[in-house]
Formats: sequence, C-alpha cells, structure tokens
Amino acid sequence: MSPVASTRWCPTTEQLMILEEMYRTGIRTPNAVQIQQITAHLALYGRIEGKNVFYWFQNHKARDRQKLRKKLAKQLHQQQLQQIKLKPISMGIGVEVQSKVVNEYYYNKSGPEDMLMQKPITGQNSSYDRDWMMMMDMGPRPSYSSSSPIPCCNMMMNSPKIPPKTLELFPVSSINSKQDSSKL
Amino acid sequence: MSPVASTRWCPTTEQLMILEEMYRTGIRTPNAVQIQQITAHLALYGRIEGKNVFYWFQNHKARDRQKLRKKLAKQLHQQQLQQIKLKPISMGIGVEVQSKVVNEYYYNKSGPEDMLMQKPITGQNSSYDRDWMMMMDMGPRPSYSSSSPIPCCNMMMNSPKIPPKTLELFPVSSINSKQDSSKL
DNA sequence: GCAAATTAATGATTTATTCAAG
DNA sequence: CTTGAATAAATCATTAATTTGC
Repeated sequence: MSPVASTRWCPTTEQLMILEEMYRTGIRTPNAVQIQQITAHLALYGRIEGKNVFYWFQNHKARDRQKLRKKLAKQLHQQQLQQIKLKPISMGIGVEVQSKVVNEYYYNKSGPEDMLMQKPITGQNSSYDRDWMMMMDMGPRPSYSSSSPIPCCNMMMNSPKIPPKTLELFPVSSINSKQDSSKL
Repeated sequence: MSPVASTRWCPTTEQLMILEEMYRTGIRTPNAVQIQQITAHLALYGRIEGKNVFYWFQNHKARDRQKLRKKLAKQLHQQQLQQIKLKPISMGIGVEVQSKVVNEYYYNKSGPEDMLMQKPITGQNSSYDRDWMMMMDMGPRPSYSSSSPIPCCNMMMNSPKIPPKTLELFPVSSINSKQDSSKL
C-alpha cells in the first residue's frame, strides 16, 4: 500500500453529474473518440482516465437495465396484489402475501418486492401529527455503530404547539462540525 | 377571519436569513441535536418546530442539487449543439467487434481490481482514421489479467458504419473543482 | 386598482436507493 | 441475502407571485 494514490477512480460529484447528464441525453456506448473527449473534459474536475469513462458507461447501462427490469417486475406484482384485493375475497384484517410469482431475472432470484407494508399499526390515535422517524445520528453515517446503541431518535418533533424550549443561542458556525461533504 | 392557523410553516424573513446563512456555512443535514438548537434559536423569531428545520434543509439541499444539475445540463446541451454544428460526422469504416465486458461493481464500491485494458488490436491499420487507436492507457499493470480475454476497447475503438449518433461534446466551463467526499 | 385565474416556490410526505451489519 | 437505518428523489399540497380581464 503505497502512500500515494494509486487507488481507483472516485468520481467527483460534478464528474458524476456530467456523466449522468450525458447518459440522459442518450449516450450509451461512447466510442474511442467520444471517450477521449469526455475524459479530457472530466479531467477538469479531477483525476480520471479513459477506462474509467468506458467502464462507467458500461456499468451504468447495465444497471439501468437491471433497474428497469426490477421496476417492471414490481409493478406487475403490485398489479397482481391490487387485483387480489379488489376481488370480493374474504377480507381479513391483514392481507396475506402470496407466493412470489414474479419473473425471476437473472441472478436476482427472489426480489424483495413483496414487502407489503401496511401502515403502522398505531392502533390508537391514528392520524395525529405525522409520524417522525428520521433524524438522528450525530454526523455522517456511522460507519460502525459498535458501541453505542443509538444515540438518537426519541426526541422532539412531538409537540405541536409548544415551541421548543428556548435553549440558548449558539454560534452558527460552531454547530457545524463536519457536515456531509457533498457540497455542491 | 377564521383563525385558520396556516397549515404549514411560513418562515419569517429572519428565520430564512439565518437558515440560509447556516446553509452557506456548510450545514446540510443537521443531526437531531443541531436541529434542536437551530429550532430553539429560530423560535425567537417566530413559531417553528424541529421538523420545519429538518424539512427545510432537506428541501434546500435537494433543490440546490437540482439547480446545479440543470445548469450543467444546459451547458452540456449547448456545447453539444455547438459541437454538432462545428463538426459534422466524419467517421470511416471499421470492423465491428463484439466485446464482452468484465464484471464490475458500482463505481464507488469495492469490486474487482482495476481491470486491464489492452490496447486495441488495430491489426489492420488501414488508411482509415486512427484517432481512436491512441487512448486509454492503463497505468499500473493489473496484477493479473486472468479471467477473460479482455477485449476491452475494441467495441468502441472502431467506427462502424454507423456512428451511434452525432457525437456529443461537453461544456468547457470550469466550475469550482471540489473533491467531494473522495478521500484520497 | 382589484380580485379571480394562473403559475412559480417551497413546505411536507411518500417512495426508492444505498450502505453495511447480521 | 435479508434487513434496518439514513438519505435522496419524486411527488403532493399550499402559499406567494404574477398575470389578466374588468
């Protein structure tokens, strides 16, 4: 492991955006000349080689197809569920998920598509103040949670009226320790 | 004048200014504690809840990205048009070679080592244009090419009868080059 | 000028992705 | 492979701008 960066290409946000935009405009398998040009341009935003561009398009195209397949499968499945629901079948409380009939694509043998998730059971007090799940964690995604269970969650967001106790002022610049580095 | 409390938060000018200033200083996805503090502070200027702050940052960040993307896209398109005008197709004839691309994983995920991309075979260096012959040098030889005969660049190294499309180019503007979250 | 009609902004929700632990 | 946590993208919904006919 040489200290120097002989690692693999890490596209910057801008490089990615440009590539994605090109892809959106229809470029799929750029030829050599195109790749050269694209590479030259993207080099303005960071280290990059032609092969990176080449591979990027290859991978992106492949994963695009994959995504599309998945989506279609999911749609199909949803449709099926819907039909089942609409039928005058005996309606229990829960809808049982039947077998996964979706067409299996390639390697993805069993899709997670049948995650029929009914609204949280909230048996009581249904629609109140929309549920609040998110917001937690102190900083960028905790790579390894390890020690602490979860530093978060149970907090605020539940008092519709009372403004959050006026704590104390705070320096705008100090609370920002290390925000997500996806500055655009 | 039914005191129909507005269903949604309407930030005051001051609240907005503060939020924007925070955003400017780099805050993007404040964690729970930060949100609490921000909320407490902004409450001095008007009714506000933590979720408002949370949503504000989510939306602002998203729409910021969106804006940037649009800008880049526009530049791209302009450049493309420009390029098309300046450089009508002039591709020669070539041999179409089927190429199989090795597997790779997401561009920022761990996967197979950098693959080797051998120079195109360009066996027959006819009188055709050979621009595409010189591209893609892969610096460090991958430990072992191993597996499949990487046909690599071939497919793009030839300009078959049909250029996929009129070529596309890109903008040459220089936005700030940031390294995003790439840790070298 | 002034509201009704229309459009643009933006707050709030929902849905899809991504990462990595189990 | 599955699943939980977090986030980003897409979408819905309401408020503010603005346009338009009078």
